[in-house]
Amino acid sequence: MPNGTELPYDPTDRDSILAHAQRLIGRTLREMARDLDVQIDFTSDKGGFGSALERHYFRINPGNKSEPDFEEAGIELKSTPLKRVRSKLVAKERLVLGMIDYCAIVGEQWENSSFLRKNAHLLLVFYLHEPGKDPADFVIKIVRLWEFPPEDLEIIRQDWHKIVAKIREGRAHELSEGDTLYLAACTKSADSSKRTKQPYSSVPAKPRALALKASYMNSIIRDSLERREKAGLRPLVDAQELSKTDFESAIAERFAPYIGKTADEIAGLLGVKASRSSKGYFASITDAILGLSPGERAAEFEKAGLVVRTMRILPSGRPKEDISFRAFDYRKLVEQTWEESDLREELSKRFFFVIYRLNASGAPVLAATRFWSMPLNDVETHARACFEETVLRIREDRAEYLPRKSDNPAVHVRPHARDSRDVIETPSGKKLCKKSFWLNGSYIKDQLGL
DNA sequence: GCATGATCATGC
DNA sequence: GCATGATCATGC
Repeated sequence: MPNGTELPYDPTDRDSILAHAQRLIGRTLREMARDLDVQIDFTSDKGGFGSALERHYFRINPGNKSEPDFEEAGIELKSTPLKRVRSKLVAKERLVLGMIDYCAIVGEQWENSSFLRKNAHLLLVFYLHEPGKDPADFVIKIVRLWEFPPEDLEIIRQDWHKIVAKIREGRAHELSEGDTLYLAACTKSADSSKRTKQPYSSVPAKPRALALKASYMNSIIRDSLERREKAGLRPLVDAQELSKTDFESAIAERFAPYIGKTADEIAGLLGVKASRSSKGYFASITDAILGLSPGERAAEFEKAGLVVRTMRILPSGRPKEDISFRAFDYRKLVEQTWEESDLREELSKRFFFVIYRLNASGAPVLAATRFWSMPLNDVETHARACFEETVLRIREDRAEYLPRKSDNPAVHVRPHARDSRDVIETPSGKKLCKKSFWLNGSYIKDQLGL
């Protein structure tokens, strides 16, 4: 046996670790336990799939140490669930890479940060999570040694600095997933009321962890599975540019030459084919400015889960439209708690707004771009209030009367359907037109300082 | 003039 | 055929 131990692989050797991991592909932990002739009492093993994998398959002790799991090889082992959505495999959740110690992280430099020391080389084991199934029977789908490409690592470095800067400003309690692009400070506690101390403020903050967003995990999954899907992805900013400027400034720079021009002028300059009456007209112009050909998607936008929206401002200064989210299912909505609601998830994302002002003759003129995420406080007050009230009224069988724009400064509910025949059942069995949550245009305008 | 209710265009 | 993002119509 390598290294004089009884391990079925050499924990100091990267290739040996990887080869051992790759034997898992297409198999389950129960099968592997049988093959390796080890006893695993899956029912009593706390911590589910991840700890069983570490303890019994790799025979390492799961723990919160500051060094990678395979210390000599510098590799950190992570297992993470997949789910099936319309026959495709996607990340079930973000990948947590370690709790944030607010008091310690403020003293760290990126180059020798505990995050980087531990997570520079990740051995990712993706398994298909199926509700109701014993974790021992989850099928392992992907095994991947993941090292961040330089251009991704630059964005992650900038994300890390953004998070640390907020803690240094005494604003750890205002951290939000939407602040950053790939690496996020996500809440991490079984008890959502739990708070912990931060170094530069007396305000207690939610315990948070550094995590790769689900959108970033999806990019790893696609990269591992489907060559075809990769084809349409175009990176916009390379590592060299990112070493000189941050990602969001680099994107703003792309738009700068077109500020002050009308949409039609920009479309003409860039050869945009979409017709002016098409609802995708502004999206096509945005893509063209970013240098995307039809059918291409911006790699970083996708990996960050950025929500791109066009906003038009009327000559009067008020926004022409509010911003919609996708229609909800009344019956599913009332099953959700606020903490795990789709609305909260959507509002935790980062947005990219492309803003046009209508001039005196009604032509839209490109005015500005803005990256934005909803302040945590507004999410937890306004959005939450709208959500709770909506759920309450549907439960009371008053789904016809949901919170209106005049009821809430930031979020309201409106119809969002194909037409009046596009209905869906409420819990009581009434058929009502589909509705969705909307962000109030006036709120966004104020938020963006327009 | 604005909130509210209703519907459209496109791509997958 | 529908989800998604966007836009229109009307009545107060």
